[in-house]
Amino acid sequence: MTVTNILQDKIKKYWQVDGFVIEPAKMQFGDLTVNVAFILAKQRKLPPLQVAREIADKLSQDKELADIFSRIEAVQPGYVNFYFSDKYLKNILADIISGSFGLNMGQGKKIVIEYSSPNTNKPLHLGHLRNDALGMALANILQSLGFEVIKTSVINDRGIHIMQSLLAYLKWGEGKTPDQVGKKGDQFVGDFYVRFHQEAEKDPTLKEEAAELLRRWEQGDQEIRQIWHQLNQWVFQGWHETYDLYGSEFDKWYYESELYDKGKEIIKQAAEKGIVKQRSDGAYVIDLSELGLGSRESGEKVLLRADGTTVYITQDIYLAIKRYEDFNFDKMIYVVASEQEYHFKVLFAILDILGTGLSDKLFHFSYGMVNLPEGKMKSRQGKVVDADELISQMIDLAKVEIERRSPNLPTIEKEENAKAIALSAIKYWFLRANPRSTLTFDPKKSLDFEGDTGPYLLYSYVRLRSILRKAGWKEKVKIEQDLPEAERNLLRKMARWPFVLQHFMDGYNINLICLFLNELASDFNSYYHSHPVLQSDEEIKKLRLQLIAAGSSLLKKGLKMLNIKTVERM
RNA sequence: GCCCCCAUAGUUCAAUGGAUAGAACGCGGGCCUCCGGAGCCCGAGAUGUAGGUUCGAUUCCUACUGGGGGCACCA
Repeated sequence: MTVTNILQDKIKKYWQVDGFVIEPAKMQFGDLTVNVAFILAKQRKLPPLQVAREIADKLSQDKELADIFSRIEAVQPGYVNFYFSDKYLKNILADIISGSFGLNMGQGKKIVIEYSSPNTNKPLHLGHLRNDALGMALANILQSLGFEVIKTSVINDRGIHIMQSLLAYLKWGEGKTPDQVGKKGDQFVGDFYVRFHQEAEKDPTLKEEAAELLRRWEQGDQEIRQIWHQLNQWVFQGWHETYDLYGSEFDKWYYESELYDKGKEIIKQAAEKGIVKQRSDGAYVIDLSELGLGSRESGEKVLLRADGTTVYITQDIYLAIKRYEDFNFDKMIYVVASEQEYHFKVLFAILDILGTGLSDKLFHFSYGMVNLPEGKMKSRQGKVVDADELISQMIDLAKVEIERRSPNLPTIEKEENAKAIALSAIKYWFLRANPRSTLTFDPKKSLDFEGDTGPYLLYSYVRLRSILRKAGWKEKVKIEQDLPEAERNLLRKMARWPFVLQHFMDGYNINLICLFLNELASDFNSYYHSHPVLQSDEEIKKLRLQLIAAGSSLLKKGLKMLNIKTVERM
């Protein structure tokens, strides 16, 4: 039973009211605040402040609440504010240190996430880094809330663009392998994709040749399938290196080459029920005109072409149903860029009309594009920020800083730290932003090691750990003494953690977790700047060390949720 | 033409219909005989425009302006 639940029940019981919100207050107004007086005031036609006073008085007399709150007061214009008691704060201190302080709301519930979902004709780019940062953070956060999380990815390994890189390899690859030319497999294949488009500008017949290859691939032509398979293996290998470095993990891969033909039965069965109709030319279509989602002319969406082949959405309909059979999930989150919002609207609507009952369980986690200062990325022209290149540039930058700031670290630790610092910068930069907004990525300016950044959080953690190390701190002890103001305020801040997680769940607001962690780090940085720990008297030192331990524990836990690795020294 | 998203300091980003709109970078000024200066402290600086709903609007609604995305028998 969380504090919110207890409070909610009391208020509902005493005043038979609903629709009020309990939320963290600004620090100067207490720890929690409730707006119930505004609601009751309207019903009773009384001034809100008068009602708030009545509520505060009544709740102040409640014995159970007296343990949790030291003060409950009504203030203008009609809020009821709650201040946590020292007893409550000291209680949660032990939980924070042991890592058990948080929110457990997902038990017995299963969430499937789809993210990353790359194309096998090219390496991962900047967009994937945003996608993967969001996908992995969602997965880790939900997992820590008690959900069972399954991470999936759908690999786009077929289609005309795949055949284009394959054709370029046949023509100009000279039968070489990535190892022979010393390239990562995905980079190797990606270069042929760029080459195809360069050559196709000069020679338009290449497009027809690629189309012919696709026909042969679909007919199961052995030779083509074999080369295609080889190219895919190289690409997968390259990706895995990047994924390992970036920290992306997957439980299950789906391959479009195994799915693209599926879903025909579903459509035909729907046609028998009259939900889908067959046009005079033989194509199967669904009428979406009432929802305004169909094509511009007919208001219909094609699900099977006249020749009986499937379209992209047919595969997605099939996959949604298949994945539900595979996992029986409570929720399925698609982490896919905002350019596909329309697609998912249509997909969910169709699943609804088909009567699958799935649409309520499906959620499109949409995020904005990542642009360059000079405009949009264009992979055909090779005008992308390559993920590998960006990561390695960031690691080099981090190395320079490490050499400058801490030249005496062992070499191995320098290497590891450079990785951790660089990756924290990239991930945090994506995660702290509103996912919906388009980000402009300026390689020179956007990623910084100072201020509200990943490295700042790592640094803050390192300093907390350093104090504990020097103090020889080992374990949590019970705090008997009263809390001085500065210490109480730190605990009050940490006490907000479950509400941050609660608020995260409102709309998977990852950036709120970033915001909280930054505030937490910042609070600690100012705190020990003015409150020496190691030099203080035994009693107060004991308390301060407990707080430092709690802060480092919470910071580490939060960073882990964001899929950001901490280091012990830097 | 139609639909969706975004618009907050010079810049990159916060803010749950409420209380004094928060940070960071940059700018100006301080702080290393004191647990780590990737830090701390102080200062200047913002809700695109016009209406509406509300006791109260950055937040909701309408129009406009500017930016992004989409409207395939492509994926």
